Amino acid sequence: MRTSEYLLATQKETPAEAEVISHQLMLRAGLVRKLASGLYTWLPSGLRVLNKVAAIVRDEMNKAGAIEISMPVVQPADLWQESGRWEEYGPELLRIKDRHQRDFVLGPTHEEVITSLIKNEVSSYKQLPLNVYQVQTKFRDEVRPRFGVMRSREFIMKDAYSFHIEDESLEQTYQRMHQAYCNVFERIGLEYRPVIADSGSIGGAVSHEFHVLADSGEDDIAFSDQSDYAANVELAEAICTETRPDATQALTQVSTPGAKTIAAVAEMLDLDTKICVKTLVVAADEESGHKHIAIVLRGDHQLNDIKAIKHPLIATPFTMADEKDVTEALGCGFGSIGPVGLDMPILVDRSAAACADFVCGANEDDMHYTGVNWERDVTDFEVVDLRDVVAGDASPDGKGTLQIRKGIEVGHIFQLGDKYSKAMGCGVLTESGKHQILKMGCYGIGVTRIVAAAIEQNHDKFGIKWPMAIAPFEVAIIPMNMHKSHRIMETALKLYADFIAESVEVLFDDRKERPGVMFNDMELIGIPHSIVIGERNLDNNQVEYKNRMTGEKTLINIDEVLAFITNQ
RNA sequence: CGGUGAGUGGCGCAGCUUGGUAGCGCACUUGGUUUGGGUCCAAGGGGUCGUAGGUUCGAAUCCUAUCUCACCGACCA
Repeated sequence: MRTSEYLLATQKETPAEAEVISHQLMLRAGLVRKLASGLYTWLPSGLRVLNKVAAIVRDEMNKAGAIEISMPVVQPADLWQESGRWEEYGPELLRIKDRHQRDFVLGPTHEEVITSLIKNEVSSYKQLPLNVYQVQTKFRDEVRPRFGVMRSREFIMKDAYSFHIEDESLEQTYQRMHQAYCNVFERIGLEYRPVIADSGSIGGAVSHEFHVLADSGEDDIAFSDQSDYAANVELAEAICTETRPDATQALTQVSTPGAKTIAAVAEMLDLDTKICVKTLVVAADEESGHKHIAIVLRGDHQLNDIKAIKHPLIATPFTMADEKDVTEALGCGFGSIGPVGLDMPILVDRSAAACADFVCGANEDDMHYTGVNWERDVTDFEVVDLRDVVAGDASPDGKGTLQIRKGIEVGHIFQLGDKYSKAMGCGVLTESGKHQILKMGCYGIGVTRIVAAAIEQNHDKFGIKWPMAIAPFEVAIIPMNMHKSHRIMETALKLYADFIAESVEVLFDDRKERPGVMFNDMELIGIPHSIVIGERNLDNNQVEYKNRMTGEKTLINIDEVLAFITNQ
């Protein structure tokens, strides 16, 4: 490709709306343009990257035994009513009507369509298991599209669906997909982690998310420094390895005027927040017969409401108690609550339960207790895992300690069970002639999001540094003053022809631009290899090679350039 | 959905308080100059100021409505 015949579309200035680096660079490097909120046009360079990602995904899917199909973006509402998601899904589901006033949706995902298809096409156990996939445009009417294609409304996703009679078969396919996903991210060359994910409302289901590690990620990932353990912080179990020391202090009430936060109490008493304990009051589940439930956490820890909701005493959705109610019931404000003598069920986090001689509110404004001890001063309580893990916690699998990094979710695999097949009556006849509802798995990869994630992980102040596997071009030819020098033009044209002959994807910058402009554009776009042709080096029959990823520069004999690049 | 802010050539912005029918930088066109890191000089083209209505002799500027976009918010004793 010659730049003079190409839509390079690079920009010097960053549009004001771009917040994260990948969004800025995608705009500046001419990869995408915004059409409307959450809707993007893919320009030539961007599309090249996108197609490469998709090609790798397809290849790994095919290798893992999945078969490609393609389903419509527009789907009839009936299917969604059948599965129950017409009501469940909420405003993210874009609903439209056709000219006959029939309801349709723009597919945010394709479980309904595929289940309906398999129901009609597959009738015998002999045809199973089956794993089909597509690379398709999805539409989710996001509340708040942001970060460019990272969270857009229209996006491209690879989604696969598998169908099974036996759980073991589902488990097998699930493992195969897990491996295929690892292969995909390995091949693209991204630092990633498969992460244990929320099984959600569908009970007992197994689920993993695949995260690309990047500081701009929207999720916190906890992972062990010594094992494969990795989990979303929302899910990661907080285990407490400390045992509670014996009580050494007497329960003492102290005055703490105006100290309403743990930080203030700790400072006033000149203590570590670790031995201060905070007590939160939350709404109780209606059937518990209580109004409020107390949750006790160590001062330096944060409540994890996803874990809290799982406790039968706690109301769903999770709600903090109203301060007025609490003040009425306990006679003190939020800042002075403590478990001592508290008349409500008390749930204590494991780490808080390991504290001895600790500080807590005295259930009286401006008063706290010091030297508090479990069993002795508070007898009725339950110990539960209620907090977010923090860096340095012991890994739940017993190996190593946890670290926390930000991650971008780029894949999600799921053992669905029979939620859709049951609702839609998708089953086959078994060997014994009985009709049986199928088990399903579903497996998604955000193809467009991978492009953004790859940039988040690979960039510098000059621009993008594409991993070779998904670079829009492999090599750039940058001739200095070609339009004034015959031998430079000849060399450039010869090299260009050679690369094309060898099927090397080459971008030949034949614009009548100053060298700096060309250098900057090629670096911004992030082409892995550059060949700079200039008079000086040509005198020695050499050109300069530059590696975008490493910054390394070397002189190469012209005759060896082709071999040098193809050997990379 | 709530809060905040913004809509002025393709992009980034100024002008608005103190109404007098638009300006700067980048980009673009032409000529010259320069040529290993976004040259310099000159001459140009392009916007009616998100939209609708109102006030006024006169509105980008004041008022009302509306649309769009961005950022923040679901973090706590």
